[in-house]
Amino acid sequence: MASYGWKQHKAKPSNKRRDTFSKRKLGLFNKVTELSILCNAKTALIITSPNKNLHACGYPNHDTVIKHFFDKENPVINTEKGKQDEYTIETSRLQHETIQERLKEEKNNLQAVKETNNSSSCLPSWWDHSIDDMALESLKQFKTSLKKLKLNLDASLQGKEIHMNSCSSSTSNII
Amino acid sequence: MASYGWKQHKAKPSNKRRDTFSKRKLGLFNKVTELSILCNAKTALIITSPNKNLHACGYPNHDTVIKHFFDKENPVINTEKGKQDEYTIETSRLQHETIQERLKEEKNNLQAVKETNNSSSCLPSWWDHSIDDMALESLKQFKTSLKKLKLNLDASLQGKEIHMNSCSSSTSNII
DNA sequence: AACTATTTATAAGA
DNA sequence: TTCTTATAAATAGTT
Repeated sequence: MASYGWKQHKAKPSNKRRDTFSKRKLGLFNKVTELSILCNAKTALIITSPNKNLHACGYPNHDTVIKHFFDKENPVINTEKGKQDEYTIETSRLQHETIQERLKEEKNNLQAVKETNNSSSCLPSWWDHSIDDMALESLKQFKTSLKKLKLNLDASLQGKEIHMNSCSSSTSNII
Repeated sequence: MASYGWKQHKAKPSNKRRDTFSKRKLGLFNKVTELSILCNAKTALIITSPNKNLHACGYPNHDTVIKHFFDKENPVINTEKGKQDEYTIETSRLQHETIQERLKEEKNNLQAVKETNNSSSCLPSWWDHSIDDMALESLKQFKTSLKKLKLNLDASLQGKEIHMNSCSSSTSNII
């Protein structure tokens, strides 16, 4: 009972390839979802891992997209579900665009203030600069924290043999 | 004939979203292929663009992977084609690892030479340094140029309505 | 799992 | 469309 092989001594073979697989799979799932939201595209990604497990994700719904791939006369948009999905995607995309625009505005403000300070070297007004920096930074942090929240939620679903990143999930908001 | 609308004046509405779609689709296809080769995984990615066109890529073969998704009792590896694919993937992965290792060696050499030069400040031997830099740089450029070749080949296939990035294609070598 | 150094992807502009 | 470049994001290596 005490010498049945390496499995009793190393539970994890510390497989670099397996780590890479997990990290990249998560990254791909996120990128695929982003493409859907940003560009209003339907996507499905299937991955069979080295140990023969199946992983799938799709937006708005991987099954619908895969079936459509085999039945090209029946576009996803024509179903009732398809129309709901359209709406959900559009909403997410608008949210994203709104935040992008605010970020851009903040950057422009910051730039303008800096240039003003440079040209009229009287009244350095370091506090203006500082406040604008903070506004931009806090907005970025807001964006980053939302992204991390999404990543964490995605990660918590990884345990399932087949991971489905469907439209209705709260993990589907990029930002 | 001269005033049928904007289409005659602007052939391209300069759609930012469409540009983003193309760029990201290409990026995703490459990342999916990389995951397959690096981690010995089977993949399939389906994308329906906003204008309802189908795009698909997979490694070693998107159709096989998708069918396997529906018929989980018939793993791709058990077919003759599956075994060929196994071999192709393993070969690509080994090629990649070989080049990665050479790059690492070159970096270590360069680092060692730099440290030696720092500790014994006599005999600066700037030419040694220079030669090692060049070796590392040329290796990196080799890698980069191979990657660009792949990207170019992929891009030249984009015109097809359904883009299939299959195993037998010469565009499937990452590096 | 979290962190950082580095590489890679990509948005914007030409 | 392709190329360039500045910036943002992904990830390999490490703890």
